Amino acid sequence: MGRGRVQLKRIENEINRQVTFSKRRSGLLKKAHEISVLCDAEVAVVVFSTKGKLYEYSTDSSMEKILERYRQYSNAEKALAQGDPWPQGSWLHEFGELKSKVEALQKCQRHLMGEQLDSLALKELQQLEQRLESALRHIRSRKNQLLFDSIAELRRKIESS
Amino acid sequence: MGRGRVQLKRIENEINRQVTFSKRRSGLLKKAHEISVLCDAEVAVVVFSTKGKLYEYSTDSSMEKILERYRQYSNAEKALAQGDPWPQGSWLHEFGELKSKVEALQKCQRHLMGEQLDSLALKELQQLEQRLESALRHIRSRKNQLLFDSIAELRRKIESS
DNA sequence: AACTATTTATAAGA
DNA sequence: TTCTTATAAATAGTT
Repeated sequence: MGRGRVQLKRIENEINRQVTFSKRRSGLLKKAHEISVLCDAEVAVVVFSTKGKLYEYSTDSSMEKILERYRQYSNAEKALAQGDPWPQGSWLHEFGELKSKVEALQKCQRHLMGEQLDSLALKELQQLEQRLESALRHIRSRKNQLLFDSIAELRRKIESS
Repeated sequence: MGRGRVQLKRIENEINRQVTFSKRRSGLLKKAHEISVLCDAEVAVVVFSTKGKLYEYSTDSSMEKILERYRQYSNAEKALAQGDPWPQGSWLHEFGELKSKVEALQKCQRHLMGEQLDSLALKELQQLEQRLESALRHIRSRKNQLLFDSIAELRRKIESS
């Protein structure tokens, strides 16, 4: 739908990605509205941008109702057992949990980057090393695949020109 | 998008409506997938047909995660709108920032562990590889030091016995 | 934010 | 339902 074909993979250029996001987002929400009206269906769409901004559409603006229906439908078994996802008065608690989550993640990440190793025991270092070796293998494998892909694509372009 | 223009109102003929529903449903889910991949966004789509049948799409099949994220957002907005007893404007902002921070960290961490590499470009993979190589060097160096230390300590114990 | 050349989606027909 | 095809819509790249 445009001047060039588009491959189904992340758009690398950030500006382009953002522009495309904006265009396609409105397209998606429009289509959601259309099928909802034309076909008398209940539709809910939720989109979070990379940066975490929320966009949504819901038939008759009753997002909560639709999500509730979804929850009942999709896991009727589990739904009952679940407590309130957001106990009213405990924002502070939630906030605190998030903060410690961030800290734990940051610590783990530093280790993965080979920093702050003093606090680790030999055994932990060993595990870390193995994890990184495994990660490197995956990364190199993926890199190779990309390289092969781009070579193949170049070949196609050359042959078709 | 077809042989005739279409008015945005419920299709009265039931057969037509069902056919259109089927076509547009797959179109909608496809577009949801596309924007999700192309623009690196989190997308959830829920559709109930008139008859109550459920169709859905969600980025990485993590519908629950996305809906939970949505609930948190909308709850926060509601609470804020009700003038909840809390440092008003800044709280929502901080909470949102923390949330996206967690997500960013988790994403980065997955990359460091060699997971979900599909969204990375060649250049990014290259950088990642170098980071991990550097991390591995640090870790091995630290490991060696620990090993030498413990050997030295063992020697001391033996000699003093 | 507008403009188009193209690609996609899809309404109608088979 | 599925396929085909003419046409409407969406949108990628450009200005």
